[in-house]
Amino acid sequence: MLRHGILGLINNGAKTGYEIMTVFRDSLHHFWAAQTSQIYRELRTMERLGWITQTRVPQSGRPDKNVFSITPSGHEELLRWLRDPDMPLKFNNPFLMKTFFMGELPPEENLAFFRAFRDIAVFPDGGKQAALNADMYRQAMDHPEKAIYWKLTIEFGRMYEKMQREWCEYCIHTLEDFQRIMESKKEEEKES
Amino acid sequence: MLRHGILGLINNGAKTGYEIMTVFRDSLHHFWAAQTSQIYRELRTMERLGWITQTRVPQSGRPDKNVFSITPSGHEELLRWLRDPDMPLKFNNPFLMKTFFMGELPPEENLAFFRAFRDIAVFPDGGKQAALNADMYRQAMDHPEKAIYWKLTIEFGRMYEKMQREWCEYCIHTLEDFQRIMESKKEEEKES
DNA sequence: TTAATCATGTAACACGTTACATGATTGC
DNA sequence: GCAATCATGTAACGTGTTACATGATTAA
Repeated sequence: MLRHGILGLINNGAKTGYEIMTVFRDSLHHFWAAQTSQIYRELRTMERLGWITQTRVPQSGRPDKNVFSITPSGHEELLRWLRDPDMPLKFNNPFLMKTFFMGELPPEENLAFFRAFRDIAVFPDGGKQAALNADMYRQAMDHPEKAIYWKLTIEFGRMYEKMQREWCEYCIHTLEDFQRIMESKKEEEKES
Repeated sequence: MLRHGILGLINNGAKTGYEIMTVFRDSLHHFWAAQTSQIYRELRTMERLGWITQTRVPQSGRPDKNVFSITPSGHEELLRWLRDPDMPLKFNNPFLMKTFFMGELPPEENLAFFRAFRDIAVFPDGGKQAALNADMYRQAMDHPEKAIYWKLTIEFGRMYEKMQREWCEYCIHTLEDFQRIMESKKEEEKES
């Protein structure tokens, strides 16, 4: 998957490993994380597979650039992948894993947890501005037929964030109700 | 994370690797996938760490059971993990990765893709019934203070699924509009 | 009789994370 | 003078996936 993501970026114009890293960091961070170590490893593999070719560009006062370009066979592979209906839908969600076992802690502690989580934002501006770095933004201007899909992924991020906030509110209310019930039970015990 | 999930399950009662596998498959599948190969590996590690102990139970006509129980130090670790604010929030979403590069294909193909995705359901009953297997269900009866949190994770799954469907609808409308604009452009060109 | 369930795992590979290593240039 | 940016990566480890291997019992 990461492999094909990198291939897609190179398809939109030859790039160095460093440039690919910045696109992941600035424009795809809301649905995929990638470290340089992984990017350089995938680039090696893809070169071996013949999907991309490497051109060394000497620079003055800096290390040489390794610019990667897509090959015809790489472009074929990109289309094959896009058309492949096989789609892993699973996602391992560490937050839900914790939630599942929160019964071990008192509700007060868990309430604090949900309140903190509710206030976390992936899109600092509320998702109003496009989450694209300068280079991607320029590309979006030239290729609106591609940028449509980029906007769709940003919209997903925005909707996901909203849903997550709503879920947190729901959890907070559920736990507050639970606390109230427990308190009134205590009162009854006192009276009897 | 998987490690601590398994620890949490064993904390709710001693279990074999097989039983742990069934709980993941039947009750946690909407937020975490785990194969037996991984489960047995984690069990080894956790035994080495002293979080759990293993008891061999001979059976007639079947392989021996390896029943794992939590140790005091394992329970401490469970609480430490639950209280640890460090929370990886990232999720690598293969569906969004594909969406991002769909500009390479004609809108018709992508529309088919989104329509198929919209109709996929993780909760076959629409999420009305609790996604808990028999054993978990029994436990939920005895421990409502734990089951609250189990229900919260199921509610998340339900909300996520709804959001995903709504996003697909949004994508479908966006692409249909795009197609209409492209068609009227063609008409204009014909006329001039 | 065929599939599902109970019950154990291993081996190899693929993918992701963390930490380390180097070094000039540019802007505050 | 210091931090950030540009630019390259490696090593070790941790986690997840796929395929394989075995074999009795039970329900349709």
